[in-house]
Amino acid sequence: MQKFNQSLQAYFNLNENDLVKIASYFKSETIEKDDYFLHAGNQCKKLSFINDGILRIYMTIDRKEITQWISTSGYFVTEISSFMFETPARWEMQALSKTTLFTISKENYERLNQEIENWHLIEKAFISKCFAMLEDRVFSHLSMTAEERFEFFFSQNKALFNEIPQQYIASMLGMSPETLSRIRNKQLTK
Amino acid sequence: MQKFNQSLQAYFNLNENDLVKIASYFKSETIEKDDYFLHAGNQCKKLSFINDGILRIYMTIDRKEITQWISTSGYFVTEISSFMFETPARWEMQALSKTTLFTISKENYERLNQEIENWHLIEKAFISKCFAMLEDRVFSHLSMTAEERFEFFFSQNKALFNEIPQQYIASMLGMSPETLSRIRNKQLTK
DNA sequence: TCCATTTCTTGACATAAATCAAGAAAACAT
DNA sequence: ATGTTTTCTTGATTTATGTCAAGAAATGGA
Repeated sequence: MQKFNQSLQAYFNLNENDLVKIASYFKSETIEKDDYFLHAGNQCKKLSFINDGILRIYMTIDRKEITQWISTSGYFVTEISSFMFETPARWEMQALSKTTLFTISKENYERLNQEIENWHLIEKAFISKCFAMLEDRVFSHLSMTAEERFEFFFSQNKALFNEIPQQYIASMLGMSPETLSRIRNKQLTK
Repeated sequence: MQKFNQSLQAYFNLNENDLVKIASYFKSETIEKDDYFLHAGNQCKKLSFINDGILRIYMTIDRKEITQWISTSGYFVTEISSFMFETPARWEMQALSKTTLFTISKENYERLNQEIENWHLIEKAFISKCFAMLEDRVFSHLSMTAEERFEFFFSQNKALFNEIPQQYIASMLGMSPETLSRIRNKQLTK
């Protein structure tokens, strides 16, 4: 819970009162390895902070799984569209390891708007940050080679490479597992 | 202004009162061909609806211009991060043709929050839609070939191909102008 | 600990797409 | 209209990356 509070604070720059109130709505929850946080088609009714563990967000298309994102400890996870508009989720979200979360239900989330002054600002900041992150990702595909995308991601997420199958990282970066393997090998011998 | 009102309505599902109030804050504005809506480094202080014309959003990196997006009549344009958080803009936004806009200043935009009930919901919907659009774009780079990205974009934006240099579309889709030219040629003879 | 399963690596080869260059076509300015 | 500039097309070639396949390594379960 310590880590969660600190992250809430760091993300949203809250005062003590608000921090406590917000945190009180988040309930601890565990997902076993290979179990699902969310299935495509269902409505995403929760927003969670990953306390420990790893979730993979993916979609299956033509029998191929496309990994859209891998979310790790210290980050929030939800499917924004589904959570905000109560539409069916488009992504599968599966735990790659036993994962502990702090989760707020959609119901309680709605209450924050009444209870926290300027909650809408916090909410806006959250979504906008997610937007900016995706903007960078699009840009990386327009302006970088597979190798450059690898380098950048690796520099920011070294630990991840020992924790999950590399094929998922490859997919997320838009390259085949073989290409990632070769690039990685090349980097090591540099 | 007709088109603008209809689009506002369609985007945000407003009642007559709110619609009129919101629309009243948007002022007509014109940008000549090749002039800039926004320069990187400056703060983006406006949110605009494109009534007519075309804007190109791009960044120059290693002497190469990467076109991130091309925004056309009927859509809104701003740099979300810069507009929301008053940070320096990262993108250049230039008119590819004489462009007429309806623009709301950041200042007036802030007023909407007091004046329109549930404005925060409208705002959230707006940003979330932008987010979902980018999510699709990332996905297109993970799961589609250049040819498939072309086909999809072309099917949705046929007119654009006669209105602006194709090199910009190519960049936006993450391919060289030559590749786009070849794909296009191939499609025509199919 | 051992076996089964999954994942990773590597080589050979195929393919998509980039680059370079030159001429054609189109757009623009005078 | 004419010349100038920009953009587009096309061919030749190179490069990056994908695919397939097989063995090696790692992982996970009994």
